[in-house]
Amino acid sequence: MTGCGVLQRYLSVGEVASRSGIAVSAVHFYERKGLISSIRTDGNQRRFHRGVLRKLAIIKVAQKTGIPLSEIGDAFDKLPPNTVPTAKDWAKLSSQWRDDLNERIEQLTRLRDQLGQCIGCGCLSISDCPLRNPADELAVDGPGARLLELEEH
Amino acid sequence: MTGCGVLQRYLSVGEVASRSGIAVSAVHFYERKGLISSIRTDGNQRRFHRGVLRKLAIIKVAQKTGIPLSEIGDAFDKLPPNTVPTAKDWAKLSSQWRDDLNERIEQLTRLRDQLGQCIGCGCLSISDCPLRNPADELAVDGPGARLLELEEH
DNA sequence: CTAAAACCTCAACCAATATTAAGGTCAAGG
DNA sequence: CCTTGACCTTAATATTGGTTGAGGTTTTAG
Repeated sequence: MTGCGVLQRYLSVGEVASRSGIAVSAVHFYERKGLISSIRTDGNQRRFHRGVLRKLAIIKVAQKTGIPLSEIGDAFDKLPPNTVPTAKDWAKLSSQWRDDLNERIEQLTRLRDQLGQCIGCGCLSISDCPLRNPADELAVDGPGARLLELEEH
Repeated sequence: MTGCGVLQRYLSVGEVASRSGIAVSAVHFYERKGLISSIRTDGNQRRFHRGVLRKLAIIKVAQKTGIPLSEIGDAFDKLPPNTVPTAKDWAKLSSQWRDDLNERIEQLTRLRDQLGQCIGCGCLSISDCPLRNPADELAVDGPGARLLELEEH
């Protein structure tokens, strides 16, 4: 076991990894990406403030919602520097991400409903199949709406 | 415009691309991955049966639900070979994928609800925060449940 | 004091999903 | 006929999110 200075105020990378359930290599990776930071001992080993655990927890949650690391990093960058994110900071992040999540859920739900309507009806080859122009975002990229083309002969 | 043989029975890669809204490079890519197939002209150019459009439409839909190409390929492999997927084939695929989609929607919904409960409550640092053991699947990988560790000092 | 465990850096690699470029061929219209 | 656009192949590049390995240093336990 690695002792970590007075009163366990700082954590080694191994401790961070085991407490967060995130691999050491991933912790290094997140640091390289600027999501977390550390100070160094005289021997050049990383020491993390305990607040890093909260950030890692937030990263995990955000990733589950499908948010890329770059966006998580952007959000962290807008937080007051050098401090543990507060409950208030968390509130801001989480409510933003909850909205993103909601949107994605709605998209997937629409898609699922359209799938449901199409199952067994053979409408994939019929001109008014909802899947011919699903979700949103297939959108405008040519003259006229972009449709999925499904007709036979 | 490239004429495509008698009665437009076959499509060139460019036609497939513009009708499906998928880049030529992606069509090539899908063919390399075995998701679609083509025959060749004397001059070694690809000619696609129109049924390829249906497959491409299915690929697009499946990708939206988050299904990787490899799985889409597996599903196609179980279809009767050398034919256009029928309505019945489609029914099978889509109902399977709808189930997957449902599961993912449920997971995301649980996560969203947990996020909602946590916003502004500061519970990220309180021991019974639902985010301390969210979704599912953080599951068993050590002795005792794996928790996100969020406590301060 | 010493040996093992933990740490360090840097570079290479993985997988998925493509896109882009280089260098060359084919086909259709004027 | 000849130019031009569409096509061909192969290889390199890109992005995201990491892991693995080599080669070397530090820390800690006994």
